Amino acid sequence: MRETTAAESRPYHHGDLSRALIDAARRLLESEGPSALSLRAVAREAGVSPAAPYHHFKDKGELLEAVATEGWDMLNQSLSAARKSAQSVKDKLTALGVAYVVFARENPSLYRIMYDGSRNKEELPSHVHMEDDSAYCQVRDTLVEAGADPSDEIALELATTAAWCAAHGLAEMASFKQFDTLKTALGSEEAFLRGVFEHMKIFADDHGK
Amino acid sequence: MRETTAAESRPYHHGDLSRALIDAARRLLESEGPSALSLRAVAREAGVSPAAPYHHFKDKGELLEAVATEGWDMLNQSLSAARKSAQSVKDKLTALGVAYVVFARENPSLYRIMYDGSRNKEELPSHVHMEDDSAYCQVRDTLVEAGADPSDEIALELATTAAWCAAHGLAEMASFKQFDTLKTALGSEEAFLRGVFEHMKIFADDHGK
DNA sequence: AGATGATCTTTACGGCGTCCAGATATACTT
DNA sequence: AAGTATATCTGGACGCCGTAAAGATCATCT
Repeated sequence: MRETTAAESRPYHHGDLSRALIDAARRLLESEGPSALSLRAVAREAGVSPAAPYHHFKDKGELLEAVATEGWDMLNQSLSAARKSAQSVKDKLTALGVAYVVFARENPSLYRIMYDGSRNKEELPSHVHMEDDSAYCQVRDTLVEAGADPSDEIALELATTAAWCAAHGLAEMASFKQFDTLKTALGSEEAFLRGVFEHMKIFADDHGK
Repeated sequence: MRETTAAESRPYHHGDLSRALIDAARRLLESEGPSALSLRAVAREAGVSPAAPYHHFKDKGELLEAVATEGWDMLNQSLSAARKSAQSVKDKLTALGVAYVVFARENPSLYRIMYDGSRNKEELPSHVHMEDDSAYCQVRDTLVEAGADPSDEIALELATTAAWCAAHGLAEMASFKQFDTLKTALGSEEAFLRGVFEHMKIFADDHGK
């Protein structure tokens, strides 16, 4: 039980196998897709035996969770950047939504792991919902900036949830080939995304009647 | 090559193994969840050898596709019923959305297979998008009934897509525990769903400013 | 009755997640 | 400096999995 030493962080044989395993997993994820992401393949990619990961992760799920956490961090950064670069206040929310979908489109395998990988399907990862500057909180804050009433907590939560659902739904749909004609008709994928977000008002609209 | 006989539909040994396999798969899906849905387990449940399914389905994916197809049919029926029972024209679209999410909540494993199971992740199943009375077409028709301009094809497609994304996003989120407090604050899960749909207009709203 | 061909079983292969028993190298104790 | 404990990695094993090939079985057609 040595807990007093200074150079605590550097492990023994490999250097930093946890890190290497996560990197190997992300490499495999990009090159071969989620279905090729077996624990054995990750170990192989990292150059260790199939059982080695078990000294750093309880099981495969825990490794995937670590990968997913990095994905959420990346997403938070993407949203943060989009938030800053948005021109008008009014456009900020849509910019956030577009950034969300673009992230999912550019990292489809990682995005899948972020929702699928955590073996606990009954709740979102805590850092999505709770921590400051989490993706969810950024959306909520942006809503307030855009004019939502921060004192009406329920309405604010509903609106944040609505934005989140819209972005997630679109993120999973946008890759389907069926929308290709629509994308070309509108000129670009981003135009398509913005168009969809604009039409989200359909649920509260009377369509000019 | 006997193709002339009348009693064509009834196979040889088992009676109707394809049917039995699909039923066994759906039984397993409900009782054990999607992760327990191995081809061997399905064969076991149906009382045949592990290789028997290969005379009726090319591989595991094709069996899952058959299961998914039944799911889409069920969903189409749910939407159709909701469409008829909606009170006002204005409420029809939201009723459709609620019915969609309720279906996904009541058949979570099946819903997952419907999107995950088909090994072609690049397009939706054809009967979702193309056939008459498919879920997608029902949404589009309802939009027209509610006042959308049917001559502006692009806007109509965008609105339909927006509705579909909203419902799918909410369907995947609604099961998360994080929203429990919101649901109880609003009195019921349906109130929560309607609340979220109402707030979808956020993307085109100035929030009273 | 005999041939045909679809259906099912048996057996087998490689890959998977995971556990366990050793080997090895590092850190702590004295 | 020596010795012990402990964290790390390897090799092998177990029972699953998806799938393929070869043989048995049985309804149908001639």
